[in-house]
Amino acid sequence: MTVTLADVAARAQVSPATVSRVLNGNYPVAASTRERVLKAVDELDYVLNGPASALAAATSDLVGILVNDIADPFFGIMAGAIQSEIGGPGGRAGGERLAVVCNTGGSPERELTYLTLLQRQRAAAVVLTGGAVEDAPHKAAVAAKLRRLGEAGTRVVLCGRPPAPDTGAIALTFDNRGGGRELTEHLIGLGHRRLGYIAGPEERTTTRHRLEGHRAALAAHGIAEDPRWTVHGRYDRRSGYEATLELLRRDPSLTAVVAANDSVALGACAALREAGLRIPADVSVAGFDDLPFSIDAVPALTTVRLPLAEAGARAGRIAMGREEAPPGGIAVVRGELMVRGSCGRPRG
Amino acid sequence: MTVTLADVAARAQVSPATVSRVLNGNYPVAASTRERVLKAVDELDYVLNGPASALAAATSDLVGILVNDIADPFFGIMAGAIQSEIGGPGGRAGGERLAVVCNTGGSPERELTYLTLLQRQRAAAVVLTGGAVEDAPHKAAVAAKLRRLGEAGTRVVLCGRPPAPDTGAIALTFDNRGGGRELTEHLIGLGHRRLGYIAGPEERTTTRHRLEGHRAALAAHGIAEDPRWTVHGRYDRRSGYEATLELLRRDPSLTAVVAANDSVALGACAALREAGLRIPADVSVAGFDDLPFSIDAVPALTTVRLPLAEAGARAGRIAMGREEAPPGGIAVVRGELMVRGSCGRPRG
DNA sequence: GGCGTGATAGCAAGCGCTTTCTATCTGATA
DNA sequence: TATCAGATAGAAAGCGCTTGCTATCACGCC
Repeated sequence: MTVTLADVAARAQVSPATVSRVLNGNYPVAASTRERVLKAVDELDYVLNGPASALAAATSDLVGILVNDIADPFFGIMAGAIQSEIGGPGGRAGGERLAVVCNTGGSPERELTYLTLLQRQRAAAVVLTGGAVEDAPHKAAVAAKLRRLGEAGTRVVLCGRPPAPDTGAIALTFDNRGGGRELTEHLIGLGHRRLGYIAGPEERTTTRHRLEGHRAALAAHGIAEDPRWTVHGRYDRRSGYEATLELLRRDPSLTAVVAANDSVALGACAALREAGLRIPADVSVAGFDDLPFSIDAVPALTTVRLPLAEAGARAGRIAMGREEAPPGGIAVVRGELMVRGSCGRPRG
Repeated sequence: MTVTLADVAARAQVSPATVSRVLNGNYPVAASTRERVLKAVDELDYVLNGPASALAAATSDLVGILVNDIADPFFGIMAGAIQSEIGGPGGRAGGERLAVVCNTGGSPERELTYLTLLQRQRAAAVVLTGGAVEDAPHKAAVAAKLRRLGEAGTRVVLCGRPPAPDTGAIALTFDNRGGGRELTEHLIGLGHRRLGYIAGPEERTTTRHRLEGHRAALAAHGIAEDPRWTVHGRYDRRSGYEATLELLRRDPSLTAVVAANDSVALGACAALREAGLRIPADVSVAGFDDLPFSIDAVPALTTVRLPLAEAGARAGRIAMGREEAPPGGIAVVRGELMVRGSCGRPRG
């Protein structure tokens, strides 16, 4: 069968305890002994039994990263940054940790199940990324779960998600509201007064905050809102395409379209182009996030850059206890308006 | 402390064995007893101890997915598809499994370390995605690892990676060579004779195969190759941008640029545009993969579509033992040429 | 010269669960 | 009514590792 600690011990002529100590390096072992053990490990090609080790030591080297959509670079970039700081193999962290990313697909149930699974594995830390679902019961369930995880010694960090009060979780929150406001103010500054808005899925914090920012900007400039100007959709290109068609149908006189994120904005561009409208001469388009491809749109997308990699890295360090938590356990990460070619003065 | 099986047993007035059986559902338990147990579980908010369970049962519900770059949608899409089939929470699979994706960053050492970590966790299955590094010692080391994993009962599936002979691993390989050839033949068919090629990193199977396909097409049409026409880079946009500048410097008379993938192609478009060249009037550009954003490039990218989601889903099912392995343990997944606006007849 | 001391190594008791084997009980059969 | 099969439940032996405590040994000191 598989090689066990005892086999190694026998081969090295020491006790299992000694082998364990050599492997963990947390107890003095004579150099000569250590060498003998290491040699035996090597010869037998021994690999520690993770579950057994975790059981005995009551700790695990698993770190979970929850994302809404792993195929979306928004999450991929954050997850990559988090993982690189978690150490994982090759990271600068001493203890090797298995950083694993779990794809919830945006489903509350999956999120909860993954949390349970991670709790079951006695994960060392958990990082939840991206917006949360706002359904009250679900919110409460997640909060309860996070609290339990924290109590069990799992470090919980939220990255790009609003704080979860009374759970002990550290939060690095994106200023979606501020970013949304700044973006729309930019458009208003250019002279736009009839702005369509393609929002993300309802009942999501990110969706709501960006939309609130947009509306705050409108209100601040005395622009009355027309309910026809807002359409909800998913966070993908296709949704942007369809929503734009819908907006155009509802009010062909719109001079700008603000999208929930860059992918949606790309879809919007495609729809506008097909409708024979020029960007930005006829209609301006704005995105959000500044994902890598946004600069390659033609014209390049005006958007709000979110420092995804930086925030992820920081979240990773906090999860590893290598960086202090922000005061109050909450930090707001601001976006930066990237003015590019897709927005211009309105026609006429 | 934390609630254990024994606590639940005490509360439900049954033996620990019975609780275990209720939880695993693999042994008859009277309905009334089961209910009592479930009630106790609920009341105590009990969560199984994963490591202990894995140790005792000598199995784990962990499935590892290795990717080269989690921030790249190429991998994100595959990983998402794999994960959705693995079941994870909400999947159609019965037993809940924790599908975890591990980001190797393309580093051979990390790949190896992650494999060891997964071996340590006694993973139920491992899926390796994307191209492999061709360095001989590393290749051998990975092969040895895969063999051991297989011997230990871990199912090993390669998705979008060449077969690993004598390891027992199932391989779903992308026909990068064929795709590369088809793409270049399309360009040749349009009349191009001076084609620049932006290859991926050296020593990678994907890079080599795509390049080989390209060269095969040239050779088949009697086009002599100029070494100046090939530049190596990374698989990202920036690399495409820089490589294109380099190509232009080396030979301004090129009429087409074939890129290692879509991101690189986007970078190439940006560089060409900045150089005042029109696409495709002055220079045609082709990508590879057909990632979602490719259709939004202007003009839309001519590229080779790889069925990433389908392949990933299949790999996931095979890893779960829910689909039979292809005959011989190897299946070739073909790409499909997507002809769009970025390629046209050469000028003049 | 007996002994405190520091440095190593081993013993053995779990960690919390699974599972084999055995015990018990019920109802049906002869 | 004695017996037996079938259905449940429990006892207990690990799974492979970690770690508190004890044992040993070599010195050097009073």
